[in-house]
Amino acid sequence: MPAKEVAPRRRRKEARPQELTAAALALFVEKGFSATRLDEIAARAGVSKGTLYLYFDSKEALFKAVISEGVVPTIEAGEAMLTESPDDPVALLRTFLLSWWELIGSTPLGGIPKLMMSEAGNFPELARYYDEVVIQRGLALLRTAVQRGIDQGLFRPVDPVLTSTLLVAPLVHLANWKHSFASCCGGKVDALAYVDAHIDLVLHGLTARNDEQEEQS
Amino acid sequence: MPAKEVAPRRRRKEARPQELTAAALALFVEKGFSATRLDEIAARAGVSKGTLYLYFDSKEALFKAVISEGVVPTIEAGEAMLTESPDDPVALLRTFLLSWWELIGSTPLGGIPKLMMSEAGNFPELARYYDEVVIQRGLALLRTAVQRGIDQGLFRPVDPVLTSTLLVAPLVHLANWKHSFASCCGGKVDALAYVDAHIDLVLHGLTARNDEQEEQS
DNA sequence: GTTTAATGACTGATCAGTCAGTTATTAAAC
DNA sequence: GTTTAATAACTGACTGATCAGTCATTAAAC
Repeated sequence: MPAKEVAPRRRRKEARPQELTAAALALFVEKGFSATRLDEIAARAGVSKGTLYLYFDSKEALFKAVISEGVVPTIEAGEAMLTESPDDPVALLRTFLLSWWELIGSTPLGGIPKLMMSEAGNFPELARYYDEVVIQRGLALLRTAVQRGIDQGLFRPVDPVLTSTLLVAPLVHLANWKHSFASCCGGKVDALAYVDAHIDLVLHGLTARNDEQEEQS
Repeated sequence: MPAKEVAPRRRRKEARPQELTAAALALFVEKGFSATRLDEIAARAGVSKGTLYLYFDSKEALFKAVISEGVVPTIEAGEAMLTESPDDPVALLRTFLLSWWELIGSTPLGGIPKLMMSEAGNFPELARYYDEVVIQRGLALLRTAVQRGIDQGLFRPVDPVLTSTLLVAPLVHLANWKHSFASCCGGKVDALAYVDAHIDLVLHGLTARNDEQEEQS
């Protein structure tokens, strides 16, 4: 037997939690919470299962850490977008949707919607937290942009609440696809072309036209 | 102890499989495949676990039956829509989207997209089948409607492939929501208002306007 | 030499899958 | 119409495998 390559034990207290949650996120998204083995997560993070328990009390605690850790960057990204964004509602919507894809959808974070949706029934408390902190907050951003467009007479008087959901739905759908059917089915989807087509379609759908009757103004 | 209500054993060979798959669908959607216990499925169908094994070889076989059984009505509904549908692309799109929600989204079948998406990674072969038989076929229907609208000059020259996905995405998103966050979060969503708002938005987004430049024609 | 991060063999609980036995149902016998 | 026999749908206690969680031991770091 040639040189037994025994992985040298390394002590890296600081880096472990992040590496473990990253490994857990990938596997939870791919296989689901229940079907993912802790040994597998540990192996992917390059440690043993015992080490995992130095940093997380239980499988469920690890899951919660995966979500809450993944969620903080999401919020911060959203806030950043809002403050430094243009007044023009059209440009604002464009920015929101494109940034969402760039910062979330196309990164490992893009698996969180699928994961959270799959497990909402098993972790209702966590789902409520996620809804409040991520979903409702994100929808509020979009609602603001839509409302602004309506107020300025640029957009038709649509329902901003329903519309904000309609605006994210295709992006979430694409992220979900990427983490489910994409690995086994059909031809490749050009994500950017898809996002562009979506933006194009909804902006045309929202924009008020002069050849249509207006309400009061 | 008052009258011990012992459920009387009944022999109903014909009805069992359907009852078992219905119970399994509900539980798989709610809790996921892996987290659902066979005892639980059997109990919900009013039989014992042993009976389940009279009709299905394994948990996985039951899962496959749930999907393929749920998928056949879907196809048939889609075919029915196509044959008896109007030529007018606008009405055709309306019909497709509304019928999808009515016949699938708002019924127990509406849980299948969530389930299939969650488990695609664990059952790639089944996912491929589902993709071919349901997804691609459904998208083809929508693509036809969009293409027809473009050919007639009613719709802008959008990409029919990308657009067909954009048209279902919000409906699937709503069905997913209904089977995940809806049970624990936020206010009620008026599904019909949402579907109407979607149809309104995309039809405005698709419709060619005279105040826009046209390409060749 | 001391501290503590890291290990992996172990254990107790859970659960898919089995099977010997039970009972509803139908049919034949009288 | 009642008893008996034959059939097969149904049951639930059992088992073997799996896996979350533990802990006595090892070795990296200083």
